[in-house]
Amino acid sequence: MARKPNTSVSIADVAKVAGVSAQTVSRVANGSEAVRPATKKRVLAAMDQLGYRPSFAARSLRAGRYHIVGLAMPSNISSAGRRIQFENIAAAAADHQYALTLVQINKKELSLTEASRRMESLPVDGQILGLGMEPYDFESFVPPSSIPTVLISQRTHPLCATVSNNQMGCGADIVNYLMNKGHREIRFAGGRREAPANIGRYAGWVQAMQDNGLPIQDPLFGDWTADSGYRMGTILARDKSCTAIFVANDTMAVGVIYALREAGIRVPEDVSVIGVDDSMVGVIPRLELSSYRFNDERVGSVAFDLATNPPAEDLEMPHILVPGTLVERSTVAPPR
Amino acid sequence: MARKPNTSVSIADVAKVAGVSAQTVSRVANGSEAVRPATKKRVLAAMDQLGYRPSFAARSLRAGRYHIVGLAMPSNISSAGRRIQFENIAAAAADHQYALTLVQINKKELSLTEASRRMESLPVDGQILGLGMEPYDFESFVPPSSIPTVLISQRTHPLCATVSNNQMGCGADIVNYLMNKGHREIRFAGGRREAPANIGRYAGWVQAMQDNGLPIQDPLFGDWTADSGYRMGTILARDKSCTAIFVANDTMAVGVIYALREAGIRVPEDVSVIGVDDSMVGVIPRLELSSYRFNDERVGSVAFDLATNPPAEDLEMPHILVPGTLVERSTVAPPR
DNA sequence: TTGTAGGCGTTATCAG
DNA sequence: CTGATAACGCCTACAA
Repeated sequence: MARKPNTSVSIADVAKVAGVSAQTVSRVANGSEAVRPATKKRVLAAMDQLGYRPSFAARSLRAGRYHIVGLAMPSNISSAGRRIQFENIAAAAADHQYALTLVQINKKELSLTEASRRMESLPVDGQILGLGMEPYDFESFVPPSSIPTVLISQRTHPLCATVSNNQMGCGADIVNYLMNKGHREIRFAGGRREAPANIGRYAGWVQAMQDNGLPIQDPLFGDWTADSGYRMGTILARDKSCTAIFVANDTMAVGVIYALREAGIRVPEDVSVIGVDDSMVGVIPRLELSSYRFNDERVGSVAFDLATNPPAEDLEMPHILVPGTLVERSTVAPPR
Repeated sequence: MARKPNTSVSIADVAKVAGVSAQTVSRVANGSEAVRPATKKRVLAAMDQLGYRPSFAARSLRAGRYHIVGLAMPSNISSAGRRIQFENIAAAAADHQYALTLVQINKKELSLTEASRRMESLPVDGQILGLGMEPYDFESFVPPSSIPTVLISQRTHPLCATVSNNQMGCGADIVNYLMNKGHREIRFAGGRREAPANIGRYAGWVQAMQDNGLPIQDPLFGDWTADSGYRMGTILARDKSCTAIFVANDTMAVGVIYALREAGIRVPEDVSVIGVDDSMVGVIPRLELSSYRFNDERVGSVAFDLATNPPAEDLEMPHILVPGTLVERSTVAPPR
């Protein structure tokens, strides 16, 4: 029922009613000092009467800026890690009086180029591309010169700033933590093999185990769900030398713990378990799962800053990995 | 480091390089037929060379429309229900080639008026206000005449279209379902007392129990967490006549089940349990929780439609309650 | 097939 | 303190 596009009242309409020039209305609209109180009052009255609202389009046209950042994300925003990141980017934007425009990427074939193209037609001053699974054109992507571009990625990119949680650091931190507790036989129960988050955490585990001269047993991999954790748990339950298990997320960690307990293995008395994401708080009664919490707030604010305040073009592109923190709870203890 | 606002290349720049008029460039940019191939080629080359991107501001200024809808939500977007709704609104927008601009409302005092005011300064053709806890100015809110406004609310509003999941229907559906299984002693274990979702589900329970002449025992209330569910479960475990429990969300339902089982009460053999939200899939190993799933996709698409395609002003404001569906799993069985 | 004029709503600038 | 003018980038309407 196409109603008329914009019956919007312009500054000129207000000016006419108030009996002043358009410029004066503009001054009032922008809170200029240089308007006589009486005039100001008349203008405000006219605005009110007409229901004046400044045109975003006209203002941006003049200003050349929008005060909006764009965010591209895959359609399944609510998946564990991503939704929090999303929320924190939104918060960072709000803190700076920016709005956030979301572009959902539905296609199976995630492409930075395509996401960026969609963004180019929108009113954004900068863009943040957070396309989880590494897009196939990651290497070859050339950001538009007119929009500062930030990628949420663990990998560096020659032409774009990049930010990410430090997944490798997470893996290493967890190993070191368990080692300091006295563990040596630390197993890795991962998520989806090809997921970047999984790859990073796994790499951190391998690295730290090697650095510390600890024995590296074959890792297991699941699909991030509790059931897959349970399956891995039944296997690990038969591993008699294992004293600690590093599970790549909390959901799977719960599954692992169920399986261990069913096999008569106590947690943490017999085997320690630690997860990642700190996502189970309040979800399972009286489960005090040790975990690793990422600093998504920081990732969000860094991404926002880089998108709105890009580094000089000739400099090296920043690559920022944000560390998280270990949350000690009761599923980890020294080995028997 | 305020770089120059917009070093953006305009249609005129392209025109100069291509040796044509601005109008011709415009034609090419909009895929007009009436351009000689050779000319078109030259223009495209010039565009490419200069990195031309059409100005959103200028286009909207002319068109009087933005192809963007605004969404206001409280900052804790990730809370169970809300994030899914958010996701589905975003999806509906994407389906229609609209972008979605998010405005986060941080304040404790949620106000429709304030949310709307922030929206007025943004490039949106319509707005969806989804401020969970009923805002204090719900009754008195007057939407701006220039922006079609949709509220996500179970209540009707005199001046705005409203959409929501049918919480009361949910409550009634669950009672009827359990009753058809043969249950009469159906208890209600709710969430936060004052939460609209809780109030709706509770009201549906009361209504359906009354309509069917079933005995209404005192309801219990928690805070949506598993631990609060557990506490309610310990109380319900002592209720010998109870044969079925309607828990207002899945997280609490898990807590209830834990408590029952610890008290030696089997689920579903002794007592049936059903939750709401269908949010525990894949989270707890081998838990097959019966639940009620809302149709957030529909809520999202209806909200979007109403925001972009508002009803004529003189008509009654639409109030749409979207029903969900029961998901039968293994925590419900006929009573002993 | 291509070009010219005008205006969308705003604000910077300069004149009064 | 207030007003006139011009320009931001684009597109509709009309003219060539």
